[in-house]
Amino acid sequence: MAFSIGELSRRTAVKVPTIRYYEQIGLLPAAPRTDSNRRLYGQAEVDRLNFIRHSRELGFEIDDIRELLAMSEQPQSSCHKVDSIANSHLAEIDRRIASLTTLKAELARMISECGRGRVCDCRIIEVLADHGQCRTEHRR
Amino acid sequence: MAFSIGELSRRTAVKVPTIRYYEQIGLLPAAPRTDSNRRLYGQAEVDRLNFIRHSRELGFEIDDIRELLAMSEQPQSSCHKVDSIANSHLAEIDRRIASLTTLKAELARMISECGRGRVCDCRIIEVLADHGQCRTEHRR
DNA sequence: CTAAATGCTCTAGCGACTAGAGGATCAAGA
DNA sequence: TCTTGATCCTCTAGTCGCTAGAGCATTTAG
Repeated sequence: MAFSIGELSRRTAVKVPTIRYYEQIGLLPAAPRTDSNRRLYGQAEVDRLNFIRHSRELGFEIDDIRELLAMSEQPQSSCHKVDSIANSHLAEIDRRIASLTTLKAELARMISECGRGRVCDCRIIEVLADHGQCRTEHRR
Repeated sequence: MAFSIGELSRRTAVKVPTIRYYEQIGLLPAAPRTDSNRRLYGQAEVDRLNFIRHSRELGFEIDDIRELLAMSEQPQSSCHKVDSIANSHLAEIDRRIASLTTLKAELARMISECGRGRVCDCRIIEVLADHGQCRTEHRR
């Protein structure tokens, strides 16, 4: 029935030190212990930890997860807050994708212009150096 | 000619503590000081710091920037390494965009399925909980 | 002359872990 | 029974790239 932290780790694919860390920050309740002070877990912890793991994989922050867990323990309450947490997270991801996409374009352009010659002719170095002071002439 | 750390900060849009931090980790050389121990900078530091700032904006890590800076100081050498740093960074950004895009799709689907009712019927909570153990039935 | 701004050093904090030391305990094979 | 290796425990410190704050000295503007 009850099993060790190593077994919990195997069942959830969450590393042992991470489980202990989650306990320390109160994301998991303090586990009961054996006589020799080892933590004991059951199915409830497997479920909770899977929930946490999947939320982390989706990029939710620990504090969001705290709220999501609290919500999931109040099944009769409105899921408005859940929806709102998920939506702001989605918006944040959109922002990140947009910013990475801009960045990628600039990088790609930079790289495509690199003549693979000497550093003094390299557009990559030049772009990095020049940005924001484009009054100076390029290439001598 | 020579100016203060505050002025350097204004000219590069890099915050004062960040400049001191860059000096501490050796990304900027230790600045000469006035009699009263204040740091003094010139145009060379403006250039170097702008290079650093722009590289950071493009998401390069500090260690990459160290190499890029070292390269830019060897203008006669081949820019092969520069190209290779930039390319692996581009690949990394591609990976991040791909992963965020997958994640966004999953989140969006989850949210669209949320009935805005009670938590016990909420697909968001359900998906977070169920992932990886889909043998269990959905919704009772 | 004074008050605000700027500078200095040093330490500690952020988020979400990860690594390592140093020691206890457990399970399995000889 | 002994031993070996795996697992467990706690504690501290490190990662990255800053950021914040304490407590003090100096500069600058009015």
